[in-house]
Amino acid sequence: MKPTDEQAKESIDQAKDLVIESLGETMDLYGVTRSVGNLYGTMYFEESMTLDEMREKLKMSKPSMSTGVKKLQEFDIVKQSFQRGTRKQTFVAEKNFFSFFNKFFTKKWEREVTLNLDAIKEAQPILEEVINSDDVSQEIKNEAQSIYVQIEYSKAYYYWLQQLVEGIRSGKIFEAFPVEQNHHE
Amino acid sequence: MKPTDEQAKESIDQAKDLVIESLGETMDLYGVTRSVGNLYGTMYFEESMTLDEMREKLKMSKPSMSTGVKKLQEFDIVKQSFQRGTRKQTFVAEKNFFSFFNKFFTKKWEREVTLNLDAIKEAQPILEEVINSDDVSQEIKNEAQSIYVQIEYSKAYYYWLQQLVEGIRSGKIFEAFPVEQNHHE
DNA sequence: AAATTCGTTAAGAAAAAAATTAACAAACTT
DNA sequence: AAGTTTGTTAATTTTTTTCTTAACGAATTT
Repeated sequence: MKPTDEQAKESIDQAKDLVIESLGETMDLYGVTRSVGNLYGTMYFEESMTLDEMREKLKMSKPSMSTGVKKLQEFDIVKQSFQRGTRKQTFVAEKNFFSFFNKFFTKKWEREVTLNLDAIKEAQPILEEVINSDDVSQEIKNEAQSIYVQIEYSKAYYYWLQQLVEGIRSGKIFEAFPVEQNHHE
Repeated sequence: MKPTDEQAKESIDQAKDLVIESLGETMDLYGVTRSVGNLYGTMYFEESMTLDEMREKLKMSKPSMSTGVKKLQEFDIVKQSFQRGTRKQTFVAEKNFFSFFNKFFTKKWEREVTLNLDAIKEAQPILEEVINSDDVSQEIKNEAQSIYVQIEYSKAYYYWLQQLVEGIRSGKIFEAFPVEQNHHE
């Protein structure tokens, strides 16, 4: 290897680190720990990695890598790739950011929808009981009614969000917002 | 006030708390602290609130409310409402979840776009220098080239995300995904 | 079967985040 | 002007989270 190759390698690492760091900061924006974000960023530049390779690259303990990978698997942005020959497990990161967006946000949004619709479904009967009671003053009834209507109205948003999730999953969103291959600033 | 009114009030609070809690958990999903999420949920059911009213409701200190409100203001989902007569500041939460979605996510996504495009813009010249150098082995050059192409390709995603942000801001997204007023399960 | 490798769980330590009390500064009241 | 009220900042404490070391169990190799 040429003597300048070492320098070039360092430059490459430097370039990678810039991107890894911004990916880490991005994931931080969405509530993912910085070190888990950095792990994703690192994997973004590797075909596949074992836990030991991650530990090596990130200078962290193996259990940290194990839990970090697990988190990323929960988001569906890292998969275990079955590789024959070695006993070690290897993991592959989702490298297509459109897929990343799809998996990450639809999962969260779907959780939001069920979570809140369930809460509404539980809260409304309680309010109905107040509204329909004969022993409650009109003022209190009105208050209950007002809250009932407010949360009933909010359901439209959750249904919309569910539609959006489906539109992202199906690819319908790319009809409205096409991906431009050659973008000019 | 009727004797049963007290009971009714408790029921109303119970119903509210169910929704507040799910809103808090939702925001937790997106990296917002639980107590800040609960603050938003609480404000969601109030026309406007002063810091002291928040403190009262959430049984927390005033500085906590102050910083919590500040966080929510950063997300643009709480505004200070100028109310004459009182010296106290009053704050109003965004109650339309479509607006909430708009403000919360477009802000984050826009940050993601600039953050990563900036990193790419900084990383690519470093890689170019390696690629164009005469003193670097072909193998290393190829590696640099491969990374260059990978991050160049990823730009399409960020441009798309920017388009999505604009589509949400302009309301174009509601053409592709209309809001259904009367939704039937 | 004994020994090694690998991943995970458990327990403890370290670090980070969040909340509280105390102190302060600005604006207003008396 | 002296004294309140209000919101924020600073300092400290508390709590939570994250990371590491140690221990374990399963699978594999020798």
